Amino acid sequence: MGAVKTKRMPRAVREQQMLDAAVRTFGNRGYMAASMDEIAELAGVSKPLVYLYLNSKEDLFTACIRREARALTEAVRVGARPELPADRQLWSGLTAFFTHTARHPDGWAVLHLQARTHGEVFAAEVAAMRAEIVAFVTQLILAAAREAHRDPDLREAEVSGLAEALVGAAESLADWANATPGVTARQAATTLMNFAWAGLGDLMAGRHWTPPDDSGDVDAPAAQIEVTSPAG
Amino acid sequence: MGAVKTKRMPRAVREQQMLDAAVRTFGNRGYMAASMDEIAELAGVSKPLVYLYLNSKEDLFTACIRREARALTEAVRVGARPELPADRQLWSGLTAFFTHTARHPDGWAVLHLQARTHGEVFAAEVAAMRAEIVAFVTQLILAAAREAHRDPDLREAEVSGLAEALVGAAESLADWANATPGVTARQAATTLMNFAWAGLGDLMAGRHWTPPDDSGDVDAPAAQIEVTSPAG
Amino acid sequence: MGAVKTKRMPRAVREQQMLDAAVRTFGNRGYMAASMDEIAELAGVSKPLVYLYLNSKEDLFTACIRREARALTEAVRVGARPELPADRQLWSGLTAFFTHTARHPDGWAVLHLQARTHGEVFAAEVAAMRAEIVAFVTQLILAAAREAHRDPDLREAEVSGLAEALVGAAESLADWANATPGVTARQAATTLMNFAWAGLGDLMAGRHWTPPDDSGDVDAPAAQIEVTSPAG
Amino acid sequence: MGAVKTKRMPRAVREQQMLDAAVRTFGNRGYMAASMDEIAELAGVSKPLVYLYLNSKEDLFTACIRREARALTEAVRVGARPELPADRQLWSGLTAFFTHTARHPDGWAVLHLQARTHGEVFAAEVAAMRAEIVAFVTQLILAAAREAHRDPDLREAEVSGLAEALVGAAESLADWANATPGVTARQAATTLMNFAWAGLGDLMAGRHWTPPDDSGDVDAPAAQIEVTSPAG
DNA sequence: TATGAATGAGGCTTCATTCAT
DNA sequence: AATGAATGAAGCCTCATTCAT
Repeated sequence: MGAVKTKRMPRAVREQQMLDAAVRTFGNRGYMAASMDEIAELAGVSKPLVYLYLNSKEDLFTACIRREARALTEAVRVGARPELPADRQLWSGLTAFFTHTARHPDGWAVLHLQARTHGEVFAAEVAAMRAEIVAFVTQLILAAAREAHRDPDLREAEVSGLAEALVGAAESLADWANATPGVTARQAATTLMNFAWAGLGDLMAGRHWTPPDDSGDVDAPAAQIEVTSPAG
Repeated sequence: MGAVKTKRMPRAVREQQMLDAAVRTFGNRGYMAASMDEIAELAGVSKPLVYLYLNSKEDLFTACIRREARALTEAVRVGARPELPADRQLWSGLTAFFTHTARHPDGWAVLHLQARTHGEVFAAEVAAMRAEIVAFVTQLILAAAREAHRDPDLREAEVSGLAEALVGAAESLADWANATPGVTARQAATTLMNFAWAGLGDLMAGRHWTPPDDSGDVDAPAAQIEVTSPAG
Repeated sequence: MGAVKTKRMPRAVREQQMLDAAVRTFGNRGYMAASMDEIAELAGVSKPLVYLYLNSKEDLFTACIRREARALTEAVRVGARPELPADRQLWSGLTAFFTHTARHPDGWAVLHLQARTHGEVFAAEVAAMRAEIVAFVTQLILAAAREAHRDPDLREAEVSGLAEALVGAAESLADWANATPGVTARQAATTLMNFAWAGLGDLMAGRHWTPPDDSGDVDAPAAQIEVTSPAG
Repeated sequence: MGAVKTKRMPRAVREQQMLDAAVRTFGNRGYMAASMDEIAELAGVSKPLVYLYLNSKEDLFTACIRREARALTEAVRVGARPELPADRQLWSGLTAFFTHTARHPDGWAVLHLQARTHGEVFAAEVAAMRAEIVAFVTQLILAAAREAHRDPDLREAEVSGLAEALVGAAESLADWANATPGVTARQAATTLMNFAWAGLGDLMAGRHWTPPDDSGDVDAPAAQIEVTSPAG
């Protein structure tokens, strides 16, 4: 059970193995229900070694949060290619986000569920990451407005409220996409872009947002929502 | 500390006291960190009595989830007055939602954080409630479309995707509103309606949604959502 | 092994059983080497009950120290019958002291060895007891001097230095008496009284001993106690 | 922190560094609370090397005890210059004793507190040292008596009882002097010499003290030391 | 209806000690 | 001569749960 027992690894490698095991265990069982015993076994290592390298359950959990938070923000930042127009950046950033959360469900569970549920210290850790993402999204929205030669006076406070809502919706959709078989990251991103860009009001007015076509992209091709042809 | 020690109460009353204590404790400490000892003390009752009435920690937690879920859905359903037009219903339903979550932070923590974080059994319990709400919102959106004489062929699947997003955003905003001092339920509802109805696209087109003034409502006075007619 | 397993005792009784077991275990094994498991078993009780009543190993140890300290001071105070002349009081107090330490070797080990060796907190606890005893002895010495119509100006500071030395010697002799088979409490008390009353000087009739002046010596010069000229 | 990390030292030197670190750690933390990790780090050496040289924690502790015991007895023996008269020898021996314990508080803690508190094996080790010192003091007392042309028949058993008391008092005073700022070794030695030489009896001129006869008393009858008849 | 007394089980953490180089 | 990597064993503590009244 767990990793193959390879002896005498350099510390850095072992630490990553331990974090892997910890993220999986914390993600599945939850922070409190996860036992250090289980984590150590899954890492193919004795418990004292885990303590030697990671100090305590709290520290281990914090290390998990930090690693996963960095991985997620990195994925989003890389996904949002800065050479694209802002709306496309947003869309591809969202796609990267949903792709990452789908590929790392345990990491996502650690960040979105566990870290928020077990104490202010951990919650603060993810709050920092979230703030970073919200700021990033805010910049994208402002850039989009600029590109559209629109509303140069948009107050940042206003926009960051919208960014909050957008990020919040994205988080919820990530859970939903993970829980709903057959929903791809692109579909989730498209749904959210439609929701965010056009709004329900537009939907009823017949205007839709069109996802870009996906040449050479990493994920599945099909868009989720049938997009009617844009109004002329 | 805890409830005043009144002896010999009828069972139904005692049970509610216990559930009150349990919700508070589960909400504050989390499911696992909450101890039956603390709950019993807070309820002003001995531990064996808790077991006599509620059977086990799991059953107690399930009872909490059920009670809080019912209270929340009830609040939303009552808030959304069926005699109003659909968009107004949605707005007032959201307001009721944010009002309830603000007034019952522990109950909301139980439903939104704890129940989703500690095992499939509990998660299923809230999932059922959520599905109910999503269905309700879906109906409201469809009704709104109907009232606007729009898109009679909107497929329910499509709309329920949007409903998902809307509910997801609402959940996130509830946390945000609870954590941000000075944000009222009405403000939260308005923010979300703006986001949902007008979308970011509208924002950049310069169109804004204005909250209606408020005649005879239970909460703050302002009326609901002014939906501007879609631009031709 | 351990106490006979009698079920369902009132708390006060169980607590004493636990303290008995704890004093024995701490006295024999030492504070750190004593395991809560062993104490619980010796008390005929499960470990959680020990924690329920005594809170922690530290608290349990503190409770032991307090109980044994009280018992010892009480024994001494009762032993020194106040109606006797002061020297007799001192002698009978010492006898009571040696009797008690001989009869409660574990309690004595807890006070004299363990409590002083495992942290300031515990040490302070016995220091308080010791101070009380030193004060008591100081009073006895002063009373003896008064009864002998001697040196009414004896400064208390001076005398309490002697009391310190006397108590220190008594403590050491208690260990010695316990370790040397065939030495009774009365013998130990007599030895000490002889030493204290007559001194070695009498033994060799050299009367007062004068410290040499300190030419080229390493330490500070002043002698501490001003030695009064020998009685005529 | 700890010793400067110098590589490749000859074994003898490394061993002393380890013992230095061990004595400090054992003295401060106590035998059980001291960890081999801490000792190794303080010695500026890896743990396996400590085991290579000193074998085990027990052996290491024993080595500490032996080194410190030898150092202490050596200091006393050197301090008591044999060319002086016996009383002077005693005084300077005591001074050397108090000087040494004041300069090596950790070593003294190891000998006086730790070694006596953690098992018969270690206790025996210091008991040997103590016996040696008691014998030495006994000889000094006998010599003093001889020099005073007194009591040539003093039985050694009697005197060694007094030596016991004297040494016990010295041990206690060493702790007291270390704990009381401003008390020098010479002062401590003088206090003890005064106490021993003049006694309390002189203080009140009551000369010899006679134990009461023991009618109906709880303890064993025999007094230990034959008390010579009081001077007229 | 209600509770004081009691425990089996399990989790976090630390330590003395060794292996392989 | 010296060490980075690793672990078996054990200790403190807490908890959900029950018994006997």
